[in-house]
Amino acid sequence: MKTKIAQKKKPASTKKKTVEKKKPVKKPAEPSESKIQKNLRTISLLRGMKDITPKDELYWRTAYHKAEEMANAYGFEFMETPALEEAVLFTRSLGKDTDVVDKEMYVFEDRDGTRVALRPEWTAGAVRAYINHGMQSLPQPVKVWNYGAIFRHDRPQAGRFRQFHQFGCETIGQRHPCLDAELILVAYNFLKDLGIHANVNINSIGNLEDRQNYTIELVGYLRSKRSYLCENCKKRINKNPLRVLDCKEESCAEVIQESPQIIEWLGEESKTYFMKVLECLDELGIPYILKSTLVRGLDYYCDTVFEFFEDGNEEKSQNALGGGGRYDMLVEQLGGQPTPAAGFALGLERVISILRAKEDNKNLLEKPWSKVFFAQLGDQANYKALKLIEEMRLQGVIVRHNLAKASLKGQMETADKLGATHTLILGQKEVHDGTIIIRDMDSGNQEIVDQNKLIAEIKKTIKTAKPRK
RNA sequence: GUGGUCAUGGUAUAAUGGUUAUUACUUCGGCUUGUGGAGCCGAAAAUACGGGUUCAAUUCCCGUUGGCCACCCCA
Repeated sequence: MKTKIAQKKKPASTKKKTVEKKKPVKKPAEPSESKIQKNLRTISLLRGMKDITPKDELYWRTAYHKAEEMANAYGFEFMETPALEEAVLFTRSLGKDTDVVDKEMYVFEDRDGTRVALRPEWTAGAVRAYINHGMQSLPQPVKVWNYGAIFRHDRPQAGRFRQFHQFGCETIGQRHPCLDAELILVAYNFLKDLGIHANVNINSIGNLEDRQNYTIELVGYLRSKRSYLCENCKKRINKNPLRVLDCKEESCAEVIQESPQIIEWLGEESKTYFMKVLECLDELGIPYILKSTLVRGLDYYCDTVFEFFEDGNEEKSQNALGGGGRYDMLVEQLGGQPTPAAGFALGLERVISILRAKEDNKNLLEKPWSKVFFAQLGDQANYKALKLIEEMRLQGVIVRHNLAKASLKGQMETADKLGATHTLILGQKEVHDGTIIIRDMDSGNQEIVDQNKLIAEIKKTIKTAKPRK
């Protein structure tokens, strides 16, 4: 505080100002010198980034667990591709004019001058790996799942981050309605298992030719209604007309209602294919909503496209839990043999935010340790405790403890705060006698047992223990 | 990328153009001898950053950064 006054007297010289102008714009202002000297300058989270703290750990672990379980149940194998890839991988697969590539992708030159990008989605990397590792000579289809961080430099908002997590599955190598349905099934069941009832929106956008023909028709139609459209959509007519269909403006909505439907422009093959996909879903009993305006933001999709929403929350923004579709042209586009494929991805942050809002979290995993606390008193007991805790661990009993704390009182408090049902107490006397005290935290009853019988005894109490609080 | 809104200890809050910036929770230590849930005492811990106005700024003004929200886009 006092040093500030001294600093203020310095007027900023004009020379300094010109130097400052050349600096990159986005640098946070440096704190005053006194703070740096006192080591007070804190490093904060980068914009749009989030820590996953122990507080939320259970949600994340549960989600991961379910993802793994579900993917494995349908024969998907885990595959993780790097977070960093050559930038062209994404520009070539997602499409240059898509927002994801155009405005949101983290692209930079690394130290070798290579144009690299942080993955803005999983699919392109999976396809790249499929080609690189010659997976076309594996039994087809190759089914892989992935889970991890995805990066998009968008403006952060509710349910939107720059680093977020996606769980996805890819089925590469074959084209069959059942495969599309299976992907939807995996995602649907993953959500269902977490207690989330999802709505499935589905559509078909046909093959490239169908889409081109349809687009010509659509552009013609939109031009005729141009004056009714919002400013944004007027621009979109030329740049990305399919996206007009997604516009939520009221005036646009009316125009969209009357617009030609893409389904009617599908070729025979695409049409029957789509029908079969729907039949599969009917067969599986998955409810779906045919949504003729669903197009998706990435260029590589063809035929089946779908999105997942939480039931009843479709109108909110940032509400899509995930989506996917077929991408039959992508493998070839990335230099592989012509190979059909399909996949989906779900945004974990959005899934978890629903989970967190839920009252009944019976689906949540539990902490890996028991509700038993180990307290020790005195130097000898301190060392002995270390050993006993380790022995218990080897027998599958994990106890909480704080060996750095000397006072028994303090340790009891900790045990209480951690919600321990039982506390083991080892003092000087017990070390000599080869015994240990088991204290019931609710009743306060204590039992002295032989250390040799401790593990058997504690296993028994854990089984019968009732949760506290 | 556009717009709105906000910024005080780890969390949640109070206050003021002028001494040591309030309170609660949390954390840590203690309230004599080896025992938690109550109480009491104590400690650590904050005005985002930069500039301006002023004798004086945490307070007023501007900028930056960041959070939140909406648009956009999507997961």
